[in-house]
This record gives sequence, structure tokens and C-alpha cells, in this order.
Amino acid sequence: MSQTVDRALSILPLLAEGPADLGQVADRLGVHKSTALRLLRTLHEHGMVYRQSDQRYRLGARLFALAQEAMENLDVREIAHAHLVRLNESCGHTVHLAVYEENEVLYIDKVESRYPVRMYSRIGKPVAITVAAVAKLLLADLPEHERRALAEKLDYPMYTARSTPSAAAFLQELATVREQGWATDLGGHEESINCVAAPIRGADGRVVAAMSVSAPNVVVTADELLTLLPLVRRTADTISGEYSGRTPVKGTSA
Amino acid sequence: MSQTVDRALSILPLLAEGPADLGQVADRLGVHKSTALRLLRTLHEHGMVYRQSDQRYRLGARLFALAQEAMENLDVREIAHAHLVRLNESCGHTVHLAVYEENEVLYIDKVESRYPVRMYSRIGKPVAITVAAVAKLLLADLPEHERRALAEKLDYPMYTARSTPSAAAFLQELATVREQGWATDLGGHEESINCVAAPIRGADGRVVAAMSVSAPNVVVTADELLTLLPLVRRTADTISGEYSGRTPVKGTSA
DNA sequence: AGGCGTGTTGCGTTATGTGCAACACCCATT
DNA sequence: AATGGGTGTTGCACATAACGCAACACGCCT
Repeated sequence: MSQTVDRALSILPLLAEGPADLGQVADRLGVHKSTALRLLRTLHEHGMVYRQSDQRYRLGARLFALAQEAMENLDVREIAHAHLVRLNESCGHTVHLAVYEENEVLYIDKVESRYPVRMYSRIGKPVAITVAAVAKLLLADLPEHERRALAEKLDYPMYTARSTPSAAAFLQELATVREQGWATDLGGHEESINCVAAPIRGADGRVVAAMSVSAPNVVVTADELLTLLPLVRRTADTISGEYSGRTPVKGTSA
Repeated sequence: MSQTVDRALSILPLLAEGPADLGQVADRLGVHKSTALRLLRTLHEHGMVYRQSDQRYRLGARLFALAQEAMENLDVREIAHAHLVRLNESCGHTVHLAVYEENEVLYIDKVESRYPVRMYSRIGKPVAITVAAVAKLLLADLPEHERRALAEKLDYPMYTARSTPSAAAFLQELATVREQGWATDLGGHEESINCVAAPIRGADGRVVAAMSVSAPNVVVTADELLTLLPLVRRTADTISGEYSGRTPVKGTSA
């Protein structure tokens, strides 16, 4: 829509791959060096881009700060956090909170396992959408057509033998999940890791977030993990209640 | 420099404060609604901005992903992490890793205290630059003129009675820190919290990051915390060694 | 010294972004 | 139902503001 902004923003993912100098940026954008320079300068002024000592450009600090601030303003997160911590204290495993946004599912909070073996995941990181338990819950609640369209568009990487293999299988799984009101991922992302998840709903019943408990086989078996399901669901319901009870909108004045 | 990009980027911090609708954005930018709309659309296409169900705009998922990716590409962080965890395991307190960038100091990694009382801080959040122990180390290593210029430009908020009160006092403190090769913050940010910190250096001796151990008075006294100094310094030195041995690129100046 | 590879600047051209005004829409209110 | 104020959206004529160029400045290597 806006060519200049479009180009400027295209620089960011490019720099996310690693530092680059002016020439490289200009080339990959397909513009003149002088143009790239002006764009980079503007990005720099806003702190989105940083110039390291060797003159190459990196993503800048403001980016972190922005992501940070945005995250803290998510009200589901704020409400849920204390409950996630409590759940972690009572079961000891890693607890995640995730939301759906624009064809992606991403973690917005995480409480680390107390066991030495930890899962790799990071707040802000997009989730393996076709297999994660939280993703299933979030997608299962999408309107029919949107869900179907998305399912067709996705890739179905076989992380393990138990990964969801196809759109058809995925839609089937989503139907089950929607009906039962909870979801699992039993070794579908990493062979030895299992998760159980439950949905958090807003006042209108729509799923606004999902939470999960994850643990590796070496700590508890899948069956043992499933015994936590009632606790997870109860926690999710508590959060739902608190979330929908509260004033849904925040202050609009500035 | 580039007006359009400048305006577009100005939208982001604005949205970081909370969701806003088209009119609000246009007003605060001082542009016509149609202009704001085009900018927002471009931001949207790049996933930097998300349109929630009530039509208001929020910061988008790509922003998190970018911040995430950028963070993971910081090689100091990658190298340091395991050591930070180990230090945390041996002393139990909160461990931070911070870098300096463009007049700001920010945390890029954190390992939580094992004690129930935890500090408030977050990865990506800018640090209280005039009092934090890690900030002192990072600023102490700046070239003379830059350090002086920055010190003059800063505010010196009195978080507590022990906060650094003025540029002069700050520069004095930085001189001490530079000489001794480590730093503390004894209740300068929050009355009851103390920190000890040590620098991480690149191959050329320049300080590239700083790490600290923090604990509240209720857990250990300042004196007890100081007994950890040798351990902290040793850890920092180990990281320095690994960092400068490894990366063949970077820091070829001087 | 020379030459190459950077990043940087000023400038004329025109594509590009702009504000306007009219339109479409939703929802409260009467 | 009809009205009216509040949104977000579109098309267009105009001139601003972004573009590429070509020349320059600087550091680095031979």
C-alpha cells in the first residue's frame, strides 16, 4: 500500500537473520543504496535498528521494548499469570499460555518446570501450529470457514511419527477437541514430550487463550500427565471467570 | 528523514500503550484519517499491527517474533546462558545479563531466583541506567567523551536515598568501577535489593556485556552477597574467554 | 601512490503519499 | 422506521516527498 513503509518494514525480517551492511540491504530490497540508507536512518532514529561498531546494521533495542510493553498490556496474560504460577507450584511442570493471532499461535507466557529437564520454547515464539495442544484449542474455536481455509493453507511437517499428517486429519482432530473441550499433544512435536491443555474463554464463550502443562516422558508418563487434566481445566476455568467478570475494555482516554 | 516511514513507526509506541482506533491514531499523529489508514494497512500487512475484533489496532505478532529472533542471534547471550544457569544453581539468586546500546542498557537474559521473593524485571526492559550495577560496568567502558556526554544528558531520579544523585557523582562512581573491574548496586534502585556485577569482555578487552547477581535483604545481607563476588567474576571471565575465543568476526576496531 | 570497496551528499524528476470530500456502514435514539 | 452521529473506507487532483543518479569522501589493501 505505502511503498516507502513497505520497503522499510521489509528490512526488519531481513536483519533478523543476522547483521547486514548497507549494500546487502539495498540489494535484497532491490533499491538504490541511497534509498536504503534513508530508510535505515529512519529506522535507526526510531531505535528499531542499531548500528554496530563494524558499521553493519542489527535489529535495535526499541524493538524489544515494544514487544515487551505490548506483551504486558495483554490483559489475559496479566490475569492468568498468578494462576499459572500456582499451577506450576502444585505440579512442578512447565506451564504455557498462548493466543491465536492472524494465522499464528504464539506463547505469551511461560512458567518454567522445576525439574532439571526443560522444554525449549520461548515467549513470543510462534508455536508448531499443527501439533501443539494449545494450538488445537485455539483453532478449534475459529469460525468454520476460517478454520477450514487455514487448515488447507498450513504445512504439516512430520516432527515425529505422531505429528498430524494432513489437513483432513487436523480438522478431524479439531472437531474432537472442540467437542471435548480440552486437548493433548502426545509426542507430536518432540518424541518424548507430552502436553495437556485447556481453553480460556471470554464472556461470550469464545476461546481467547489456551494454557497447557508439558512434561517429558522421563519425568512422568503420558498417563500420569493426563491425571492433571482436571486441575488444568479447573485453573483455566478460574481464569476464564476472572477474565469475563472484569470490565472487558480498558481506559480509552490518553 | 523519511516522513512516511517516520510516521508509520511513530504509530508503534503509541499502540504499545494500548489499543487505539483509527481516529485516535490519526489525531495523535497529526495526519488525516485516510493517511493513518494507509499507514496502518501497511503495518498490518507486515504483521506489525493486529486488528482486534472491535476494530481497534494492537501491536502484532510479527513484532514479538522479530524481537525474539533478534535476541537469539545475539551471540553473547547464547554463550553466556549456560553459565548463568549454573551460577543460579550454585547460589540460588536472580542472575541477569545486560548489554549497552545507544544510550540504553537492557537486560537480554535472566535466570529467576529460586527463592520465593523475586525481583521485578523483564528481558527487553531498559534498565535504571544511573544505578544498576550492570549499567555502571557498561558505561564505565565507553570512550571518555561519549561517557561524559551521556552522563550529562541523563536524569538522576532518586529511587531511594542511595541512588546516584548527579552526573558528577555518577562519573565518579564510573571511574571507581572501571578501576576495580566490578560494580555493585546497594539499595540504589529498590531499598531492599542489592546486586553485584562483573563485566564480560570481547577479544579486544572492550566490555560487551555485564552480568549480575541480585538478592533482596530479606534473603541475604549486602555483606553476604558480596562474598559471591569472586564467583561472579570467575563466571564472567569464563564467558569472556569463551566469547573471545569463539567468534572470529566482530570487534576488530582499536 | 594508486585503486577498490565502502558509506555519504545534493540535486532534478516524477512517482508517491497526501488531504479532501463524498460515501458506506453500524448503532443508538426518537 | 427514520434520523443522526459515530465510525471506517474510497477516488481523485495536487504537490510534496521519496527516488535514482552521479559525484564525492573515506578507509583499507596492494
